Amino acid sequence: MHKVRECHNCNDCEIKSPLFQHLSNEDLEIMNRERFVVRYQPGELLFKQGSSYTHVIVLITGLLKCTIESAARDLLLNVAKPVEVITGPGLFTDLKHHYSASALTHVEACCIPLNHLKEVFRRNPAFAEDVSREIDARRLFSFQRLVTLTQKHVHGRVAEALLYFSNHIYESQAFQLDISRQELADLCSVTKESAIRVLKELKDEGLIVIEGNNIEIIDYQMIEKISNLG
Amino acid sequence: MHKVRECHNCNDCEIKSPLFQHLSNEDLEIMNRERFVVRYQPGELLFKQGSSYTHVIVLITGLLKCTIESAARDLLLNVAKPVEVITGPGLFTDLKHHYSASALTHVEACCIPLNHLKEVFRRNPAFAEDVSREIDARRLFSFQRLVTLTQKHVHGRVAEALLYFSNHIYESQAFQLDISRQELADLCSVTKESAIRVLKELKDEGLIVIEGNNIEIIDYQMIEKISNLG
DNA sequence: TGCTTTTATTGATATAAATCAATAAAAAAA
DNA sequence: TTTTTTTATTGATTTATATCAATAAAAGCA
Repeated sequence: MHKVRECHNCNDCEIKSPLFQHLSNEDLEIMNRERFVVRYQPGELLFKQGSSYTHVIVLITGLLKCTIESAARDLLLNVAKPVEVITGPGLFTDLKHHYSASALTHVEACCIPLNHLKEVFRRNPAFAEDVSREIDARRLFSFQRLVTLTQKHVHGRVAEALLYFSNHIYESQAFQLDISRQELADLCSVTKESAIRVLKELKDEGLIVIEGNNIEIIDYQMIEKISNLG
Repeated sequence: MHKVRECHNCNDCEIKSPLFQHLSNEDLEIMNRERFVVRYQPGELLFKQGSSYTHVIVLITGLLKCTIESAARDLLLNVAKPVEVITGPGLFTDLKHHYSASALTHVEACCIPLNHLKEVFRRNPAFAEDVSREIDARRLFSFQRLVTLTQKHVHGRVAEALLYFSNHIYESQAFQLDISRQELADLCSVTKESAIRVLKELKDEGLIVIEGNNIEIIDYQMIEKISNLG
């Protein structure tokens, strides 16, 4: 069974996000007020696109997926892993979530009321700058997605997705995917059939090995090349 | 000829961006230090993707286009009009520009050194929050682009582009486009031939009137419907 | 355990949009 | 002005990817 973390005080927190690294004890005290931890089962929704943005979530354990939902089909924006502070758009504008987040695995999330985070934002300019840096970096990420999704062909997109999981999520050339084929397809903004076909081709060419959700990148250079050439 | 604005002091500035509305005289004094105005001819580059982010540009006069350049083809991210503070990604991260900006018309740009803007950011929490709001809103904009460009068909994208110009840039159902067909295509991430074909179809169906770069939206409802249904 | 439902895979076909190609119009230069 | 260059337009063709359809495998449930 999953071990429940003891998590009473932000000052003693061993898994503090880099974003909170430079906060004073007093700042952390503010963050700690009304903070709480929630555990989710795989598949469960942490927050839904369109709902009120009341807490900032820090992902402590597990993986979650962030999905922009639209009439036509879902777009899987990114996968988040610990320790990540989930700062979506809406945080400083309309206080609504603009994507949905749901658990891919068992997840522990630390929930900090937005007004406390903003209180620290106002009293600590260095933190304000860190938060801006965070938002800035995420905006940059969506720029990259924009280029990838508008300019690469299915092969390039799927190859890029494999590199994304290998480099950023699982940090290994062999990994067990926590998402379905459909979700992989949503990440690449293609149909699941197309995503599967590309996987099969990469497999047939000996560039990757697949068994169910276990994937190993064999020819990393080639996958990188396919990703880059689109 | 173009009248040159007298622009010596931010305190007296009549065309101040909402972003600077809540600054004290002292804050404005800081912004004003080493601030300068540059005029550009149509087609000229204000800054290039990959170059150093040294100044924040406030667009005072004219229109400019922001383009993400990539190996395959350009993606026209947005068109900016006065009075807009151009806050691209990189501002709080790597201090590089991540898109290129160039003048579509005659342009006057007010250039504020980044370190002065950041100085005010640090001393004035309300301004810091305003800046974050700005970045947040822009991130939201790129979310919308992401959805549009991945999910709408060419008809929907071109229709949306027409609404974009009508609602946000020219604020009229009739307008003279300051961009070429190729640039319109880059905005929609389609080929210019496809963009032209859609324009022709919309024209043939009597939904718009086109003569060269003069466009008038006749059946606004229908264009909106096409934009929404993709 | 077998039964049901969901997810994955593969093939055949359709289609949206790109590419290629040629001409026309407009803008810039001589 | 005429010439040259760039931009716009239209048609014919190709192609990448979606859609449709059918089966297989896996997962959840009785």
